[in-house]
Amino acid sequence: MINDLKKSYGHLFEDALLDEIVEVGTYKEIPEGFKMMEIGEYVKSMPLLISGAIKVLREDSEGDELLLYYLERGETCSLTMTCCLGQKKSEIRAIAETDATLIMIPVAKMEEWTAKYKSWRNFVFESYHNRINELLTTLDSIAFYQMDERLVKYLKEKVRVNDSNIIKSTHQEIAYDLYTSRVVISRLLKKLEQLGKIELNRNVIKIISL
Amino acid sequence: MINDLKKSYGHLFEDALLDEIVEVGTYKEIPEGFKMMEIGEYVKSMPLLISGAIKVLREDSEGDELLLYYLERGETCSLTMTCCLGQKKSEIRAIAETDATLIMIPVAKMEEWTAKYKSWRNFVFESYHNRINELLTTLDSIAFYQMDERLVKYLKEKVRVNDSNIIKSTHQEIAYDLYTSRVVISRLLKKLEQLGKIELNRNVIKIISL
DNA sequence: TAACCAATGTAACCTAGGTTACTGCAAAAT
DNA sequence: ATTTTGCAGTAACCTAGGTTACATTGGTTA
Repeated sequence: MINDLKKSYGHLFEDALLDEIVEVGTYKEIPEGFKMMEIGEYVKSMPLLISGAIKVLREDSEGDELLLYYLERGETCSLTMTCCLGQKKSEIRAIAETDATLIMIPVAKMEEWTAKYKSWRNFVFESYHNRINELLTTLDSIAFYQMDERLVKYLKEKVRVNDSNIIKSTHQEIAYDLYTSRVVISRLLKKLEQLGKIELNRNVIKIISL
Repeated sequence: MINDLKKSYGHLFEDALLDEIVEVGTYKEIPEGFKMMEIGEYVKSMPLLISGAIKVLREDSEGDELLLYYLERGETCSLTMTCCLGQKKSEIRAIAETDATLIMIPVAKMEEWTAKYKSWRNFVFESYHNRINELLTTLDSIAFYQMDERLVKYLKEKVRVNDSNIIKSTHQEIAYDLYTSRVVISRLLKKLEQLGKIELNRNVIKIISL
């Protein structure tokens, strides 16, 4: 655990803090598809992501979803942070996009470290900054871009996060993430295929060049 | 200044912190329409809002705007906070919606107080939480609601923020805030008038009941 | 008063993308 | 081998809302 931790966070945290994290944190491995957080739930500890990726979703009144962003190595969920500290309910759902490993930190320590370690404060503020910027980027996509552009962005992001140009998703799954219908996604994917940018097969999309 | 400060923040901050704020903060009065922050600018101090309201906007690549949310008494701009601390450029534009008064805090103190005062830490985290929730609400509006519903929400919010059921805006101004065209807004407002929910006059909308 | 200008009303039109319905297929289950 | 099930392709259709164009109206300025 200590090695994984140093690889992802060693450059961010001072040694004393790293020691404390090893002491009070619990190491967890979670499988792809595992639901880590649900809307309306209270959260009692905060995750530091060591490997893998977590997708963060928002839900409408009908239960349909919209992908907000992915969390990756070296990141944490700022939304969780405030939930912990303020005893608030979660506003989002979080699901493991890939197998992932992480370290869970109990709430009490977070508050303590914020007073004690400058590097922790920087990390926390930096996280907020990054999360807010991700939210703004997502908002830009939805407000300013059309579906064909949003789809291309989505595919690029998926390639990056999964580190593979083979995307194993159904059209329906993509439609959920982009908050639209399957037919629309099939239509737009077909166009991309005709342009030679992707190849379509059952359950699989191969990205050629976007 | 000390009285205004206590009225808005007295219940949040311990006395020692209030004293420090009075000591290092500078009191400012700004007129309606004043641009407080521009996209791409660096920020060197953080505002605590005493009275009035600030509108926070996002811009697309063409320069067209979208209203994100309003800041009100007792609030601060979390986006500014991270900009200050991380020496980052602003991602948003902020404009005084009404005449406003505020206290500006130099960056250096913010970092110091985060270590020193628990009440300041709580305030900062609470601010982030509120801002993120506002962003999520805005995102919901855009992703999940149609323009007629967004317009009604907008009018309600405007009534609340300006504390008046007379809205002094042109249709064009509303269209800018909602990132749509003037014709669409005129169309929808006319429908609301026909339903007896509002009254339309040049430059003025009177809200009856929404 | 006449000329002007910004705000609004409205019609006609267009397009992205949401909806419904049905097809063919591949893979899994029996 | 046959049935079942889920995925993808596609056509036909519909609607919200964006676009263009022009008329009207009220306030402002010459």
